[in-house]
Amino acid sequence: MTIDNSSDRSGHGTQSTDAESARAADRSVGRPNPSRRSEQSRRAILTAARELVSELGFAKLSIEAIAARAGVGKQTIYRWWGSKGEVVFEAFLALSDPGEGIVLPDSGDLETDLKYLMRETVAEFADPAFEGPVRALNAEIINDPKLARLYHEKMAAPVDEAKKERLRSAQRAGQLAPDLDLDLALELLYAPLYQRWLLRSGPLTPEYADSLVDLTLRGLRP
Amino acid sequence: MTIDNSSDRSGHGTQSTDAESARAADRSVGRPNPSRRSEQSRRAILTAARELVSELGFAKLSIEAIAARAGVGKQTIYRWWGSKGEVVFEAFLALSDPGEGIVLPDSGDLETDLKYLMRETVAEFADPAFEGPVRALNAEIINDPKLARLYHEKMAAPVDEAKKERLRSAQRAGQLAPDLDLDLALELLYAPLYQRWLLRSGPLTPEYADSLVDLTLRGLRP
Amino acid sequence: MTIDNSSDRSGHGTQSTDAESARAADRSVGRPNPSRRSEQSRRAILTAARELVSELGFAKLSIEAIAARAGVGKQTIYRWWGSKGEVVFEAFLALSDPGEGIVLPDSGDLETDLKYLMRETVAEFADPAFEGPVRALNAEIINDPKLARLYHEKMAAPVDEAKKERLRSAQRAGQLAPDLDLDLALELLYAPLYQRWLLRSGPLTPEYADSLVDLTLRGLRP
Amino acid sequence: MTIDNSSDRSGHGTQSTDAESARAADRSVGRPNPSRRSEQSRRAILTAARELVSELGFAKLSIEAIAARAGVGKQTIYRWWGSKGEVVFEAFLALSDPGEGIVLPDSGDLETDLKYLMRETVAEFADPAFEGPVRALNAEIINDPKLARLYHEKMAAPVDEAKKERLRSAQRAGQLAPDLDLDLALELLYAPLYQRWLLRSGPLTPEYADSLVDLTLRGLRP
DNA sequence: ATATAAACGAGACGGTACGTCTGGTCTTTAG
DNA sequence: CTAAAGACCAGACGTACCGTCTCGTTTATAT
Repeated sequence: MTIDNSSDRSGHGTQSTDAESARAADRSVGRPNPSRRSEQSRRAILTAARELVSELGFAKLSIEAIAARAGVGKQTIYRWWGSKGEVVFEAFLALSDPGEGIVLPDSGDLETDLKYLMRETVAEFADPAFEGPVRALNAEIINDPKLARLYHEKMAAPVDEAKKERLRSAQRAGQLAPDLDLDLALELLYAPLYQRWLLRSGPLTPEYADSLVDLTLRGLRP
Repeated sequence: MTIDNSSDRSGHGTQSTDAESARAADRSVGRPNPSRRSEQSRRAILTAARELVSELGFAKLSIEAIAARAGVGKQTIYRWWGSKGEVVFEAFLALSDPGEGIVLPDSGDLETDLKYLMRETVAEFADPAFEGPVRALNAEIINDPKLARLYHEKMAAPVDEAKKERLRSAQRAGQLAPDLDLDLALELLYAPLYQRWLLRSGPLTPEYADSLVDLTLRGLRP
Repeated sequence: MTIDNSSDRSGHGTQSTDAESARAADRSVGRPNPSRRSEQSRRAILTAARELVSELGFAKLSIEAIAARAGVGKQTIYRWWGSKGEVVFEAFLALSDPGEGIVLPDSGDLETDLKYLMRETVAEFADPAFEGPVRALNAEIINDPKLARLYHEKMAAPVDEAKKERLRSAQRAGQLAPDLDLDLALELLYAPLYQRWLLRSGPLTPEYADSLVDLTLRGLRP
Repeated sequence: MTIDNSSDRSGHGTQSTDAESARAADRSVGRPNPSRRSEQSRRAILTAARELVSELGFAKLSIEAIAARAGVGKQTIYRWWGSKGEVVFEAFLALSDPGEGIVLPDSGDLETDLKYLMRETVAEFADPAFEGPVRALNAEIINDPKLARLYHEKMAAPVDEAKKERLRSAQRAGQLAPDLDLDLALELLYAPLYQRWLLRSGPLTPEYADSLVDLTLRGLRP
């Protein structure tokens, strides 16, 4: 429910204003009235959540600690969010909000661009500031289908769409089979990389990224 | 430490007998003497752990519940295992112990065999009895490098080796490039499948398995 | 601290109001705020303690059992009391609260009245319902100076004062030496009796009580 | 039972030899054979018990700690003693064993001698090395009639007998009533003192001891 | 001298309770 | 009527000991 509120806030998939949806929620009994919600507390909670998940990791993070750091009563968190996961997710979401559209480099040569992208991803995975929160989020996703859906809709989808746009451009340039399933193609490229990092199933080097692109493109070309 | 004991039990990497290693451990101070360990309690604990992780999930599983279900004092768990994770991991390990070698079907046609294997994997992922524990284990692996290493060594390695053996056979039959990196090939085949299941990033159907094999093999052939 | 609260409640030795002292305690850090205390829980705990100490005896009584019987979290006990002894003591205190003043019989003849009182005490000591808790309390007092002080202040003092009042009356009637140390006189009379019972150093009969009074009064008369 | 063994050892109240009683015990099934008992272990246990009760107090003393300190298996303690209390009591007993008879000073003047004795007792009570163990023992006696009996028989009786002997001497000298109940007289003298110390019911000074003697003797003289 | 049976040290076992900690709910007070 | 503060019920945590029960290993008769 809370996360629905947050989605209203970002305005995806609905034309209703904040004020309207607040009034709508008001009609359903037993729920707090969002129009009365303290924006200051909300921001303090999300900031505290972000900081703490970096300092302690997701597992050792407690609602109690978030409330204390944010200078907020525990009930204020429980009132608006359903779980630790939801709070942290919304905190990440606010942080990673890309503003508007993502555009990937397009040099005209797909192989060059992909190798660049994949090497960049490898570098990103090696960043310790990225490591903790993203691992935490993924661990939660594994056990929480609701969170998984949210993640794919709000965080993964925009990035994936940008990547697919680049692939479509390659299709138009005759560098990819015209009937290629782009979702599948993306998975072929990224899943091995992601899995190596997430499950630590092997070393993650720029050379590995290159091999992956080479081998995959052999299957994807017309 | 306990898990090392269990590896002694399965005889990996050492020629020493149980009796010998028991006496050796005896010399190191402050550690319980494995030779006195109750095999009955050990089994009851692992069974209880396996059952409970299925019923409750890893997060809601408590040492206290394992002890109660196993009819065992809590101290008996703390004596031999260092954490909830270790107990559950060993429980899985005992469960999935393949006895001896794993041999995969070899019809002579790689594509046929791979599609069969991948469809079987898809079916396995749909089994609710498999779902809970494996998700739990993977969630732990994400945040625990030690556990990740153990998982790859004890559980994944034997299976992967069997799969690579099948790929080697295909190489000999001229169905795969002779200089192919088999680890990479395995990742190309399995990572997309595994990721769809683990992170719920898309539907998992037999047809999907087929497409995956088709597309991948295009890149792997000589 | 709790027991200090209870003293506030009974109004001994302080003119400050409950509200005042609550606010004062509020200022000292790390301590629970007594004004928020649940009176219902407090009563349930004391009742459970009283029942259980009768059923099991003090030694076999556990905080855990009190909490369970009272339908209360263990922390609620640890928050307000420092030990099993304090809880049980306050339970006794609430029970034995004499409301107002104690008045002892005054027939005009000290010897008669004392023999009556001492025989009554002997009878009380023989009551099994009295035995258990009072032995438990005394055993604790032996090892806990704080509890000893509390006992003398809250439980013994009022009774002793009533007894001394009777002795003063006898002094006025010329039946006791006018310069007699009344505390000492009380000890002479009661300590032998109490010791026989508490340490089981001899049989406790009405005749013994009489002899005690006879012999003691020989020393106390003018 | 164990304590009976120890009484056999000291030869109180029985004519049977050690060898005889050993053989007698042998006949009864399920009991350990005292003739095989390790004197070295027994001594180590009693010494450890004595040390630990001083260091930790009786309440915090554990059988496990005694066994560890004595370098002895726990079962060896449980084999020969029935409870922590019995072990500690026997440890005290061995310590306080007066060898043979106790003789108190006899100057010819009872008042002088009593005041000296009582002042000495007051001083003894103030000794911290005496305090801990004796409080512990008394606390146990309160709740354990068997231990109480043992205490009076083995530890208190010899001392009391010596005191009564001094009182008899005073009777012969015409300083006490000839028909005086000596047990009662002792209680009159000592119970108030003991109670002040044990239950901390008042300050314990040499002057208090004097007043006690003065007042009591007024009642005991012919 | 040797067998044999008991006591021994060691310590694992099923348990109970400890005192602490956190989670999510309920209550009180202030604004 | 929201929000902060925090007490509340609940129950898991990891530890300490309980008293019982094997294990091998002395040790001390009783052959």
